[in-house]
Amino acid sequence: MNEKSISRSAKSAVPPRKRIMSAARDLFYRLGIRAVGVDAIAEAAATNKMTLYRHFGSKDVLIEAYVQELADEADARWEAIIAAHPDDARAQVKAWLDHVEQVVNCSGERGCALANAAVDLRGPDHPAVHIVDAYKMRKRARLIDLFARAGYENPEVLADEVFLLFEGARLSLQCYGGPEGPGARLMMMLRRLLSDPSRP
Amino acid sequence: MNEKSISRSAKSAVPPRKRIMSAARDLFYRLGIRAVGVDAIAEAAATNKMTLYRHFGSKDVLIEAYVQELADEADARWEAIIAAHPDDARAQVKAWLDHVEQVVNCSGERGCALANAAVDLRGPDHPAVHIVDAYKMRKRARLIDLFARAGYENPEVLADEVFLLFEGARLSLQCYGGPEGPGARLMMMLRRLLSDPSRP
DNA sequence: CAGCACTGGTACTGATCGGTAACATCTGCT
DNA sequence: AGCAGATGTTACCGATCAGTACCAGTGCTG
Repeated sequence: MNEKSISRSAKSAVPPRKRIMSAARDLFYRLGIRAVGVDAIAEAAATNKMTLYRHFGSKDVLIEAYVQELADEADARWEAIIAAHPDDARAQVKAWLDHVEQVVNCSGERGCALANAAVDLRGPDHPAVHIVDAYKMRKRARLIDLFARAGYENPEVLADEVFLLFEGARLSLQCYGGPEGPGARLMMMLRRLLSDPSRP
Repeated sequence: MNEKSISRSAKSAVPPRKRIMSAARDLFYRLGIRAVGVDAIAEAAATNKMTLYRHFGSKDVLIEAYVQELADEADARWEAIIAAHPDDARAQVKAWLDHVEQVVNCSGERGCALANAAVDLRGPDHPAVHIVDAYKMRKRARLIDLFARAGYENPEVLADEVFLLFEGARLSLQCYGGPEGPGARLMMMLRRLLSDPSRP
């Protein structure tokens, strides 16, 4: 019965499609999408190229699924943050700031995986780029909406400022790793910008 | 005498090394470093692969020279801005803002070529990445120095804020092309931040 | 003229990569 | 047991890419 899960080595506890996607996420993010071949992904997923191609018709399809999964997860994280504090926009802002702090302080940060994917794929206009662009636009629109509900003046301008600071920080953290550098000051800037709903 | 320059078709007016570097700059920026092969560069430079390899021992050397040239040019542009207004830090700030506006409004913007190169090459730690990192650190240090000389309070914090906004804008302009979107508001934010040397 | 340095062109190697075919194996289900 | 579907394994194809060998043309200089 449940022997099936144990007879096979631990890898089979999770189906191959998930293993492939997991391996692709790791390798794509660490080494870049173009730099990783399908053989490497299959090997890292403890499977082979054929199984990969049976689940994803081509590398482009896999790339698209990878980008889509990242965007979906980011959307879900946002929804969770919002849902955790219903009808309390100020608390939602605070929770989002905590989430940002967690992201920025995460070691091994190599920037936004979606942004990196867009850079990797924008040359030969890959369909996955549209997913990234659409996600970034959703993100900005959600910030505007959140800041408007929280009662800030000029929510559009504020959202753009926060958005650019965040994007710039994730990009710059790749050069300035440590607590020195502009990225580390991001939280201070964001908290100052969002400290009071009424600002000039 | 000068017949040599005319006998050859117009391409020979500029030596092959310059043509190769020029072609590499265009293709690397538009399509990505990894996505462009040396054959394509040689063809775009109206020469062949052999001449390319006689001037640059390998593609990695060419990449390094490409990144170095970008960094050198950016350094030179900064020096020119500073030198154009000697002993007048406020005017230097204003001139730099004009330069930023010019960069941001330039069509066909595909983000900072150095940042894109770093994303492309950071996977397999390419020596050129260090050039990018060093340049970004110089850039931040120069902003701090400029703002300190201009009499702003907290020049480090201000420089980091300006730096992140600028980097984020160049990254985001790839998704939000037009005058809508966060990138377009960059100049407004920067001018507000730098409007008065004495700010909270 | 002779020699030399630089350039262009062609063709090649060896490796890698995306993708496929054919066959063997294993699993779950009846 | 026995079947069907999913998975693993191996070998292969065609294309591309970085890098090289070899030869031919050109212009300069002694």
